[in-house]
Amino acid sequence: MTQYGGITGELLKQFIERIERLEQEKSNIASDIKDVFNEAKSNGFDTKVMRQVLKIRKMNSEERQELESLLDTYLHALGMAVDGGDDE
Amino acid sequence: MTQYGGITGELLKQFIERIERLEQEKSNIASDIKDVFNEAKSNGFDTKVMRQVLKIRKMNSEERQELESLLDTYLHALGMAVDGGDDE
Amino acid sequence: MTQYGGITGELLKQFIERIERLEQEKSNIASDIKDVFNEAKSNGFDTKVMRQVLKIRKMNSEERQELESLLDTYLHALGMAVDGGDDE
Amino acid sequence: MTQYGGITGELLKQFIERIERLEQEKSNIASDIKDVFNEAKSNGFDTKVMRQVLKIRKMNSEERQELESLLDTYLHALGMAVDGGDDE
DNA sequence: ACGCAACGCATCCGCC
DNA sequence: GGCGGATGCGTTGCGT
Repeated sequence: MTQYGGITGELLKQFIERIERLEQEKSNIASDIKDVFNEAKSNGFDTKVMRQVLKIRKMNSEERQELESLLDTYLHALGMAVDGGDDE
Repeated sequence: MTQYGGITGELLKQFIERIERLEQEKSNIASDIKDVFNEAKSNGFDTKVMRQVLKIRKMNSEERQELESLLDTYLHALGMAVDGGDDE
Repeated sequence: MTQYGGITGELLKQFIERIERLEQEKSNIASDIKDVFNEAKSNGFDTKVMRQVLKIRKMNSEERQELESLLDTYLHALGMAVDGGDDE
Repeated sequence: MTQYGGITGELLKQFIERIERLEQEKSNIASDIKDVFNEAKSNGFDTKVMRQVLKIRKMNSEERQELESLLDTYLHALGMAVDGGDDE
């Protein structure tokens, strides 16, 4: 008889807690970002403009990622795929 | 007058890059969370249930926070009325 | 091909106007809520406390909903899984 | 000693419940709006475009309202305020 | 003027 | 693979 509330429950609990831990970290970082914006504001910068700048830079980087992704597709198609392509 | 393109520009650049770094970290964590869900799914767990469980647990903790905050508000209100307490 | 400016345009117009009407009603109600807060304030109540109370009450009811939903999910899952072993 | 939990508590309760009732209505209307959008979508309309249309119409109406508001200010300043100024 | 909360928008995930 | 629903983000308006 498989014991629900036993190993299975324990495993589920571990998954739940891992996720909660990660979400906590994510939340902390979001808070850090907010702090940086406030610090920038204290230095006279307009956060709205900053967000625009970030958005533009991100779009550029996304375009680059599209290219990289396309390249990746080609490499796969050619049987030349590299693993560990996620550098940094 | 602050020189645009000088110290100010340098400072802005630093803020922008700090934020981008943090956003990258946040994104990585989001990815980790996704991985854990997939891992759980591989172990036969229903992600829908997991999400609901997480939501409920989160709501519980948020409610505690909110209750503490309410208590705090009460205390402040009473603090004003009691004596010449340390209002800010 | 449907004629723009004909029936289609008429239909669209009706949808738009229905939505505008509803948004107007929504706006009116928001205004009513504001009035009630002001009335309460006139009677010496602290709106901040009131907002917190409302929030907590809302969270309670949402949590009930969420728990019911979770139970529902469980029942579905069990309905699918119930063969011989109702251990647990 | 003023009786907390007496008339005051009763009054507060009434305010809270009135607000909750209104918020419920507001929520219902929001739901209705959603329904209309879905209905429009079923008829082949693009909801995103519809939102644009609504925004533009709203902006126009807001400009008109600015004028009306300004007029209202003038009338008040002149001691000529009219009630029921919401025509159309 | 500032922070906070509601709104609308975009993205993503699960379902069909 | 499209669609509807849910979550997170950014913006705006409100209250303080």
